[in-house]
Amino acid sequence: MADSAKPVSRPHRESRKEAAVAVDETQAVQLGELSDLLGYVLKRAQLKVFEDFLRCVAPLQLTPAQFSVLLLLDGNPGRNQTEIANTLGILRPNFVSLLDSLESRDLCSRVRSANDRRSHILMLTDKGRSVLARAKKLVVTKHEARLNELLGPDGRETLLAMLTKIAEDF
Amino acid sequence: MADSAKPVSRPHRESRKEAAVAVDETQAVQLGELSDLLGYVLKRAQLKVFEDFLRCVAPLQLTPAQFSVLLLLDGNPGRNQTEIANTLGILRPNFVSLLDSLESRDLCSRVRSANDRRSHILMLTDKGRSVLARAKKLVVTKHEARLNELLGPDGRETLLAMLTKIAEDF
DNA sequence: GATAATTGTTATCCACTATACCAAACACGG
DNA sequence: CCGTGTTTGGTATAGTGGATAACAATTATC
Repeated sequence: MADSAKPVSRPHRESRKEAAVAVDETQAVQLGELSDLLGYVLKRAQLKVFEDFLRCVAPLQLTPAQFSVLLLLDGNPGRNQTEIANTLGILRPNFVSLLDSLESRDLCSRVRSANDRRSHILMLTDKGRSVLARAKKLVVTKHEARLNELLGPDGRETLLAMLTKIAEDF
Repeated sequence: MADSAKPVSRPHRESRKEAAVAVDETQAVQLGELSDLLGYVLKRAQLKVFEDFLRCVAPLQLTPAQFSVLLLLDGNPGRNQTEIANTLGILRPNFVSLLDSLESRDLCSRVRSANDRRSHILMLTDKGRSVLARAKKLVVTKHEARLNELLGPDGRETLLAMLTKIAEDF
């Protein structure tokens, strides 16, 4: 464990008779060892990044999940719902409404496969391709650019590599 | 990604229907630009880390959120619900049931403040301190140790620093 | 041809998040 | 004091994301 020299002196010694053990409420609550917990900082960072993504891509009304679907459809034509959903770690039942939403906005379409009439081949519509292109531009020029500014190009690359390692090998 | 040629190979046994745009289903779906999207990898990594945290701390039946509350109470005696909840980014209404759960397991207790009879001072019980100590040991020896093994001590420190920067300054 | 497996889908449940609102208690200016 | 406004914990509620069971249609398998 990282030996953090925190100003934690006496953990707990309260008197039986509550003698006005007033805590300085103007003082911020100390995160303590929490700031060394990778999972905690990881989640906090993830929330911030998603928040910024939503802001940057707000003009196109796309969530991170929707954007990732469009991106995947663009790069993998001819795949069905199960394949796309599995790739994104989305369960098939939950993928249905996501697709309904995209299809109702004419961003993608389900086409019954000729080979296997059970499955729906997913494809981007022209509008979907256009929206995806605009979204990509927003993500690159606003969202990722801001991250680059904060971490530096090499820092961002390092971070991406370590996170990928965790996501894949952990 | 300039691969417009179809890697058609190894025809399936059921190749009666000649599909014009047959996709090789044995081939994995390509993540493409998604693997360069920091937010995507960030969330994937976060899910993995939380998953492992749950596994490691399963004997004590503590979620990351519950653990963070116990840790915060230990380091910040005399604080009330609002202060703790705000620090963790939990909305007060949602913090109630979380505390109910911890209190019902006798891990912490709410004590009406003498100064301000509206607020509840939160404190760890002896059992809460004991469980927290055991949880910390599990987290350090199992969870964080595994991350250390994957990233190296310096890699973990670098990652933590970058994530903290995102969480704070982004 | 009977049986099993797969695909998309519905329904449902659970966890987490977010907002509106309330009573009790406090703060503060008259 | 008093009245007004704010804070605190709490309830109710709605929305979202994730998980499982089940089902009809279709395909695979033997």
